[in-house]
Amino acid sequence: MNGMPMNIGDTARVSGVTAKMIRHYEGIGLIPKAKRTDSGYRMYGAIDVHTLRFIRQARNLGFSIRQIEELLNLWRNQRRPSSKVKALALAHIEELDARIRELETMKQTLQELAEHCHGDERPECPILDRLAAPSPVAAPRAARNDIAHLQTRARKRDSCH
Amino acid sequence: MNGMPMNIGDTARVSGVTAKMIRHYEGIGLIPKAKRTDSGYRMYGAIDVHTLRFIRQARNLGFSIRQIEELLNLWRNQRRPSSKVKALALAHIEELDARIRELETMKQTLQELAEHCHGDERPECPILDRLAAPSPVAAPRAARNDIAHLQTRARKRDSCH
DNA sequence: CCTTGACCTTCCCATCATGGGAACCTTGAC
DNA sequence: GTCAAGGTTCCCATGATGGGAAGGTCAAGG
Repeated sequence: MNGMPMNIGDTARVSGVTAKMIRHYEGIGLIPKAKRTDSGYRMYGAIDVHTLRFIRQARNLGFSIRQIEELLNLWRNQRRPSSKVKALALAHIEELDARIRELETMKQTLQELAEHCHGDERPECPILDRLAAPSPVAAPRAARNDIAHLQTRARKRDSCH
Repeated sequence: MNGMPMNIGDTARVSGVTAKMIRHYEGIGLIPKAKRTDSGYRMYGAIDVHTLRFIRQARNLGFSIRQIEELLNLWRNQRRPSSKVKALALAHIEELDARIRELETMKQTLQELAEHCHGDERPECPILDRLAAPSPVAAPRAARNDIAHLQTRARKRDSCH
């Protein structure tokens, strides 16, 4: 915890963000371009580590990179109104909730089907019957709120060490 | 609903799977290569439509393409044991559940933070404080069950017409 | 017969966040 | 000097899907 700049590997270790992702975040402009040593190695200090931790924890709460960009701006802005942060959070809770409801519906349907399936050597199966059943056809959805980023989670997680 | 083969556009309309995705499914081998007219147009019959509907409904339940491949094989196999179908379904329910729990955790955390945020013009904000707080660093996770496909949903949905 | 518009074809690129790996350079310890 | 462990850039892959370009086909109407 001294003031000496670290290389990207150490920064990754202490921030919990992989070196790969640190370079990526720099590439997409989420974090400023790192200073370099004479030989081209990236150098990071305590502030950078702090920012990366912030990013990691926001990701862990399911925020997208775009949302994190806004959160970072608010974080760095001393004159931010906390209402803006809260609005972002509440909007994200809504997204999470929509996604949860969607998954719950799938789970519910599948559970009902599975309950009625004998699960033995016989071929009869209400699950397959349901999948094969005719059903109303998809209508083109125009406006749909994009929450694609809620997918990419379910990979890494924090843990003590 | 006669026996005449349809082109890909009509097939898309009656099956609820976009022409784009039908070609894609053919490309990755999920469905057999369609017969063609002399001029190269793909032709589809009732069986193909049935298969595509099956795929669409399995996708709507959150199954991945790989899982659907297995479901299709079981569906087509007259001597399948329903136990295999049920096992697939139960495994998928587990995945859904894991994902739901993960999202619930995020939502819960965010809700608690949001409750303590005044949400006014003042800059103080427990949400940002939490994101900026030091925390245990991610340890490299070796074995993690891949359920990445549970992400890509939340796009289209069926609806009556 | 020719035009027009609505279809079809293939091919490439983008999404979102992340990982893998190649080819090559740097650093520090022995 | 050598060697291992780092760093660098660049390209490719994931999963399911959409967008769009460039070009061929078809059916209806003039």
